Amino acid sequence: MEGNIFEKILGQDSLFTDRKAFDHAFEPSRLPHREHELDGLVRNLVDALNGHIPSNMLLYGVPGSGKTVVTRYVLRQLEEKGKEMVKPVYTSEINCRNVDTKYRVVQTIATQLAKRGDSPIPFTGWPTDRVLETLISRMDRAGGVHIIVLDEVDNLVDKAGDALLYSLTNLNTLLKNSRCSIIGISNDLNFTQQLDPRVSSRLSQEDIVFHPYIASEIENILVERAKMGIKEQILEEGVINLCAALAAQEHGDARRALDLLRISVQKAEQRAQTKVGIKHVRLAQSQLEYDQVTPVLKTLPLHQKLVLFSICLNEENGLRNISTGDVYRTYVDACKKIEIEPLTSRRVSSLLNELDTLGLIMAKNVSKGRGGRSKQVNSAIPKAIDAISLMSESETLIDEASLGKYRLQSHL
DNA sequence: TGTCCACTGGAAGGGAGGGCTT
DNA sequence: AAGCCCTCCCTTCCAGTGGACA
Repeated sequence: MEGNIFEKILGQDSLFTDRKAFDHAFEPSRLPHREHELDGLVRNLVDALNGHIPSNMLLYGVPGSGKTVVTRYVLRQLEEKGKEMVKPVYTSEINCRNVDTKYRVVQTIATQLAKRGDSPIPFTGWPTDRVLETLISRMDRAGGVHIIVLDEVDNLVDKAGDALLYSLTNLNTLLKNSRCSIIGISNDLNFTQQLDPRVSSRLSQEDIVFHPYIASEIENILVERAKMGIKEQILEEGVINLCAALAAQEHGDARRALDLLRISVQKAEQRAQTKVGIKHVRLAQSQLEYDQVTPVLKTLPLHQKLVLFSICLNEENGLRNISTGDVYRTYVDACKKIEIEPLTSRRVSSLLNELDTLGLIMAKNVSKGRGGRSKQVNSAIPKAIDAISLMSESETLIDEASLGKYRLQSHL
């Protein structure tokens, strides 16, 4: 054995010229097919440059429809232009998936506005009101217009309720020397229904809906990024096409399309091939599916796992479109085998709905006349994934043996 | 036309557990 | 430690329902 083990791979010619072009955080210089949405944001935010308060906004759209990237793009330009004006513009962006309590959101914004000599606000410990007061005084000290972006704001409301949004949309009545406007970004179109009507009317003074990209639009985006990020001439005919089509099926998610293309190229690279073909895209597709489903499956609560397990088991035995009753009976059996108390059918019916929302099963209500009304349930987990062993593998309460045994018996 | 099946899904309430105040 | 409140998960109860069939 000679040489360093990294050398072989390190020296290998990469098919990428710039991986960053496929990064989720990458900010392109052009945003094709989002002109309309961009325009909406610009028309509203231009008020900030005139020293007026822009309306609060809510941006809606499926994941990967460009909400965050468009907002960032507009805000960068706004800040730049703001430097030339008398009244400065400050922006802060918070991702509410990571920062998901009232305290932490306010603390984060206030910390961004800190100046040298300000005493730091602790991560925890202060009453939330005091943090809010600090934020207000810092905003006033800075003056101008503050734009606060709350990305994935539906997360925040799920976990912390609308108290924060109430305070934030109320800031302008407390600020003396500055103004503030809120931009909420949400994947969920019905998100405002969870809010207090007073909050929702103040927050969604102006709504912009980001429509999902259609396949041809995704194609354009991919072509552009491919030019930036990967070598010329290595993509075989139809690769971009397929990536775009697959992502368009997934509700027009451009991010997914970029992931697909990136992983396809990686797959080719790993195999030391110089061309990326359709088969690499297929590989990438199943890799993505696997990565998406596995963590969800593994972290499902016990009873939800058992319900899903019952569905998968029936399907393994060739039964599709099974009814709630069938699922429940299998589920009760499974519970007995591993000696735990089954939940009621009412509860299981709710669990089925939850699994449906998670996208792990497909359920639809059907009536079979005298046969009664029920749900038709099918697993939505890609066939390539062995859901049953994934579920038992991670479950300490049901040890693999008991599930395995049951599986064996039901096959006989 | 009415019946009736096998559920669905809303409403209300119990109780365990976590966090906060006293 | 005690008391309180809130949230989550779950149960119980039950009215409501789409459509095949008598």
